[in-house]
Amino acid sequence: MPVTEAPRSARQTAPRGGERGAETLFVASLEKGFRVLEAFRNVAGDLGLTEIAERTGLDKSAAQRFTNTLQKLGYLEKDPSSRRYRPAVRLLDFSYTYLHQDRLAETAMARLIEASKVYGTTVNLCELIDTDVIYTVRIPHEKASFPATVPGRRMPAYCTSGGTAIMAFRPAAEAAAIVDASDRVPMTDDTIVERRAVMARITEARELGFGIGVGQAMPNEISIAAPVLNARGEAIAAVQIPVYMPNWTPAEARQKIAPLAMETARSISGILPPEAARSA
Amino acid sequence: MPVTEAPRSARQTAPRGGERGAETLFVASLEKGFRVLEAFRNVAGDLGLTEIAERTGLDKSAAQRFTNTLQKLGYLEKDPSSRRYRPAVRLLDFSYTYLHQDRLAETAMARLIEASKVYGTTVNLCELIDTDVIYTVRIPHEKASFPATVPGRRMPAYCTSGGTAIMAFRPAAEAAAIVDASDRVPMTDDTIVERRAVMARITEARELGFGIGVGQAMPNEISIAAPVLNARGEAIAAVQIPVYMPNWTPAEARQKIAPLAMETARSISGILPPEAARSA
DNA sequence: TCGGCGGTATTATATTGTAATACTTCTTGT
DNA sequence: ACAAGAAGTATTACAATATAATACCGCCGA
Repeated sequence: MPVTEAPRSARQTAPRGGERGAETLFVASLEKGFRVLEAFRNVAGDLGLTEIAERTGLDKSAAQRFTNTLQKLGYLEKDPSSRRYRPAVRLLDFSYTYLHQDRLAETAMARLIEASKVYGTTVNLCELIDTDVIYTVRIPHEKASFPATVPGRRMPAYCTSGGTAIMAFRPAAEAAAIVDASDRVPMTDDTIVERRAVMARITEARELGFGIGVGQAMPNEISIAAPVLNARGEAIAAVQIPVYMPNWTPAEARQKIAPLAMETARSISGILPPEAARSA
Repeated sequence: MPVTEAPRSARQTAPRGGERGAETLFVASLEKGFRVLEAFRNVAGDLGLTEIAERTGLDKSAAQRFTNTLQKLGYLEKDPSSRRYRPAVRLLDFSYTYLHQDRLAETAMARLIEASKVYGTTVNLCELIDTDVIYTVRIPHEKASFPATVPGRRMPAYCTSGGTAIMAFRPAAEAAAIVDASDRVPMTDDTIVERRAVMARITEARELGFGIGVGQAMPNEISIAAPVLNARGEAIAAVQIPVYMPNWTPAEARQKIAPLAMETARSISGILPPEAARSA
């Protein structure tokens, strides 16, 4: 995402603010700083200054300034010999900042751990963000691919059981909007991307009470997820449990894993307030 | 830490830069934005604008601008009725940004999972940051206090087995410096804070090959940690395993948990490059 | 040895962030 | 129920700060 070409407003030295409401309350520098951090999200190795500039759409000077600031603040680390940058441990502070105050994660934690012991499986909690699900709490048991074990990992909602389960228990219009807004590039050979088919999976999840995907996000993976509901009956998260073929068959998973996911999700549900703030 | 009173350089309209090197390359606005985020780190509930201003040392206007920007970017959530702010899920993106590129976490993950199965215990990986250890990878098995299960959690290095284990395998001067720089307020009734005693525990860890703390950071907790070493034999992290009394006794833990922690740590050691960049 | 690429440092300029202030909306105590 | 005050929101004039152009330096490969 090249981000909107900074409009760089027209009139010279003209006191802005008359135009529209509070545009003055937005600190553009802050956004640029975060753009630099985001540039590292889906990157294998370190990044040089030039690469950072390319990926963020900032010019070399800006990349220099923000990169330098981020390093001084301890969020980026600089290899003195290669002069390249990489994310620093300090970024994990934000993980704590979010999670320690999250009532959902707090109440879920014990239940998820219990659930993971039943069949010795991984158990995850995920929430919806834009068109993705983001895994917030992970209780890993088998090592799947490494990135798949990392908290904060995002996956497209439309092709994951977690996303399907959550969308199934949201207003239909919202679910449709998410699917439409999704960039539906197949993750595996079997990923279902066609709109009608995706919507059908959501409907199915609503009827079953859980979502299931076989090889949808990752080959050989059977993923099952059940929605966590608030007091109004709207999904605010999902308990997701992946198992792997050939150790498990889809039939076994439906029979054993689905009830476990649903029971776990149910035990977490309803404790939360009606609906967390939807920011403007 | 109230952060250094923004010096706000003297001379009016004086072109700065002549003074010293690259002060121009530091974007102060970015730091302020992060200050706002940091204000939420050790906070129970939501924060109002005024509270944010107080905690960050920014004035009301600044708090307004940064808070607003952060909300627009999706890192803060605003409760429309109370008008108070809270951290948003999106913060977990940084967790992924850091971890997915961390070779240490990657190689450790499988070993930690295995280790957690041996006695059905929690197993953590932690790294040193300033005077703290920060837990980077957590494989939870029993629910201890919730915050203690959250990745990104920090604890003072001087009174944790992880910190002790790491400092034991660092240059002595560095260890001493960390202990001296630590704000040694007791975490439990039994926390050892006296300099000589703390240093003795570090020496002991060097001799034993592992660090151990009984009720040091939390009552009833026995914490054992073994250092992960790089090719030079310097500690870069620790494998930490907590068990709880009365299920476990210190003697049992030394006999069973310590070898497990050491073996796990050893299996991860040496894979990493000599020393990750020490930023200037 | 040279060429060029990537990173670093410097500085004039005006755009952008700033902070003072007025306005509005909630909260609280009587 | 009302008033007083606290907390949040909006507006604007000002200049300090971020900007970006450019020059410099050092490294790598040819």
